[in-house]
Amino acid sequence: MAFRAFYALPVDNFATSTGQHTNAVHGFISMLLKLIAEEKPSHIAVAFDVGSETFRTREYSEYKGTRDKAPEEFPSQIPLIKEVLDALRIRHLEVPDFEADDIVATLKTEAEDESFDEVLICSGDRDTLQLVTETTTVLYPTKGVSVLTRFTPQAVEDKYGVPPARYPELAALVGETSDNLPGVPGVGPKTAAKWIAQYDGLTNIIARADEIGGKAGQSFRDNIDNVLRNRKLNHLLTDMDLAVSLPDLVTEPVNREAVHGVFDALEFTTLRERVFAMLPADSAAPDQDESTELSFDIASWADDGDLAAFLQAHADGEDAQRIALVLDDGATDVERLALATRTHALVLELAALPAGEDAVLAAFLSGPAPKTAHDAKSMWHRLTERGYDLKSVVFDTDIAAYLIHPDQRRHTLVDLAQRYLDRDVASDAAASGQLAFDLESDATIDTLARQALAVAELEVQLTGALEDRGLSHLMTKLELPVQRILQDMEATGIAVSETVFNELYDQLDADVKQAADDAYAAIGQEINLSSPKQLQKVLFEDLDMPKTKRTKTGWTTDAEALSDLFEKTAHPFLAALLAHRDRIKLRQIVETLRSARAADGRIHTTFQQTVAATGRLSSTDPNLQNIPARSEDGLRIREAFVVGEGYETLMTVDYSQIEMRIMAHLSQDAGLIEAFREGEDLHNYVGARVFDVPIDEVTAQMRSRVKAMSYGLAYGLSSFGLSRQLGIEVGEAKALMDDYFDRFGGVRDYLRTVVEQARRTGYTETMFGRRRYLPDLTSDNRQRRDMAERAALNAPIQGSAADIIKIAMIAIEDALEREKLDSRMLLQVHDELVLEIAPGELKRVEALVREHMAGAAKLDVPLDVSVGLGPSWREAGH
DNA sequence: CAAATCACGTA
DNA sequence: CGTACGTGATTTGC
Repeated sequence: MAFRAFYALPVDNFATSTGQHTNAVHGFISMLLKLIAEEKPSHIAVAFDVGSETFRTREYSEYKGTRDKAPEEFPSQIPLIKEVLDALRIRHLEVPDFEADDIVATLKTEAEDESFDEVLICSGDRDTLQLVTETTTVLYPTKGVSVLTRFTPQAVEDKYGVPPARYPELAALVGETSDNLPGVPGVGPKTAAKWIAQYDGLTNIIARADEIGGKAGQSFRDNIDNVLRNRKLNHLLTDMDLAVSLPDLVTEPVNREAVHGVFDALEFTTLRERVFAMLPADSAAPDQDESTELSFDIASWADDGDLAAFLQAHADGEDAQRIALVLDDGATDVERLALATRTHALVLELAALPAGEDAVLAAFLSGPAPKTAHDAKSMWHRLTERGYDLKSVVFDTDIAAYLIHPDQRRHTLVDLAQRYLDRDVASDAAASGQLAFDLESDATIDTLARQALAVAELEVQLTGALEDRGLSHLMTKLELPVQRILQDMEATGIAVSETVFNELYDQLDADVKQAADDAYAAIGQEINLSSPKQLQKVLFEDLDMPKTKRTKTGWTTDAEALSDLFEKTAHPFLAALLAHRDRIKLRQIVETLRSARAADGRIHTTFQQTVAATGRLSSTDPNLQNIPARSEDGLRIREAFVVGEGYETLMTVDYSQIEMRIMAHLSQDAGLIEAFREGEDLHNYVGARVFDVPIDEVTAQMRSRVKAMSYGLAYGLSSFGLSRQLGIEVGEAKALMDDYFDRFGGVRDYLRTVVEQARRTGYTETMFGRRRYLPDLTSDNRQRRDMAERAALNAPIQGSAADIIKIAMIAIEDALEREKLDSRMLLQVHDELVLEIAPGELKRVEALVREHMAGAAKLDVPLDVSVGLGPSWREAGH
């Protein structure tokens, strides 16, 4: 049926944005849903073939031998169909060495033995017609997969002239070209049916073969072997030993979350709607009608005592519940806070809160009562502005959704409510009349209440989803504690020197103008040097320079290509352009940072905790994780980040080569582990092994080559990429890789295993169980697949490093608190922390930071930590 | 006016 | 034809 669906729908019209073809999936599932809607089965199963070898091919090696290989767009769709079936909670069966038809025949037989009223078989294989009885009907696709013909005993007889049980005899005589089973030449369905009727079956036909006259009779006698073989092969097994029995096949509610997941990946929208329209789902959210029955208390915020009463009813005593919190979007100047359990909501207008209520609220927010929020870090910041402190957040729906689907960069509350609760809590839902009831009060209040109710309910759903994936620990022990730390880091910020920024800016600004003038002079015209389009015209049309690497819209003008062109042409425009690029970039960075300086003289970045697919943090507004660190001028920018007033010094502490150490640990490669244990310079050590020379004879070139190699490995570098990076021939790069893997075979084996396992399970895992799903690993688009493979190589390594530094941050924060130190963390830059050290605390902080960084994870190699000190980030850096 | 493209900074 | 990010200027497309 899947194959039929493949040919019924145009393959080019069904593909995801990543290039995965989905026409067979769509056609198959569409057909299946229609079937379920019309037939309403009590039990259901789908059977698949496994591979091409079965007991039949061993019996007769040419069986199905003339079949063309399936088109390349087809095979990758089969696992996708199975994923959808899993989400729909429909069992699918496959047994090595047997065909799907045998499974179908066995189940049908069991069902009839159990006196089921009716059995329906949907199959595109005519061999199943032998299974038709008074209770069993075959639905055979006639036009694509949209029209199914019902083969009852009468219908079989009408069409083929034999009763269903005799159909295989007819097929044996006629043969089946698609299975490469020749029958009797000259005998078609009409003759075969006539003989079967006349002699009462194949056995008798064979016994009385001599009596059959004419050409056809002779042909039959010459081909009896074919017929016997055909009959043997087209007999379906009805007594297979299946792992499941009929009670396992009872129809079940669909797994709502899984359906969303798989249909998101497949980019199916109409089918998703059809599924939810027709099938019951497990986590059925109260629908709109039921919502009206919720005890939906919306307090009049002017009344004193409502909050206290609400908290007493829901947050106190033995059956205290989690309180979900939602703050309005801040678009207007009113700030409203909604509190909710799964059934009760209360909305407060903060500015209008009576003093008594305000005190109750403040005590509740900062008190021990457990709370749930969506993006609690933002909420904390906003509540802090209003003078409240938010504590005891024990669940965050944003973080939970991120742990479950780290690749989805967006998981807003509205998205989550739609996906997990099938509920629209968008702020315009009320206005657009989608809500079932309309309170007299403001629609915003209604929306906030609904959102808070949704958060409360999402916690239950997401807690289950986290548990299913073994992610609960990461939530409670890692991400939530890290969230609180980031909150403080963001609030603290890092001090910057306005003077340094101003001086830098003026210098760079002059440089920019000079470089621009030089560039204009070199080409005799003024163009926009920041416009790749205009640059292309000048370089490749006016100056007719050799073409560089292609981009989507033309030829690249990136720094590497421009340097290349400069070597070839020595044109002064290129030098001026490169200088201009460099200066303008730095000037822009300085300007961004200068304007990000807050009234307290510090820059307060925002750390994104739910964005990077590997588990890393990212930094925005401004990004303090990409401050220049290499060039001299870049480093001057770091001079502007300084120790704040009242503090003694900045401290940076970083892990050296943490990703390579994780690679050593995960791969268990003996050579690599030894390299780190020896404490030798890693790249010299590896170079000595790869080039087979004593360690003190490793040249600078050897060292830089193995260094590029080592790092490239963790990212899935190809020999092509390596050759380009090192400026050597592909063959030489290939040889280098081979030598490397000869010496460090454990690394090669590990990398292979990682990809293989990810392809099997659908996800990679860090040392601490953080997952990343990579559905593209089975894509039939090579570019997509290769990209997913490289991501699979990198994710466990980059992700484990991210986990480790998060663990270290928690331990450091704990220690600072425990020892009542005033020193504090300011920034995290993936493998580095920046701290501000309070007077007199240097020694103790350095000791505890070293201890907790190095001790964050127990690897089979040491975690090396280095510490730097200084009045600015530049001097504290390494 | 928003999205896409290009370029480039970090680990 | 290594991974993971964020920002800004220009261009494209509606």
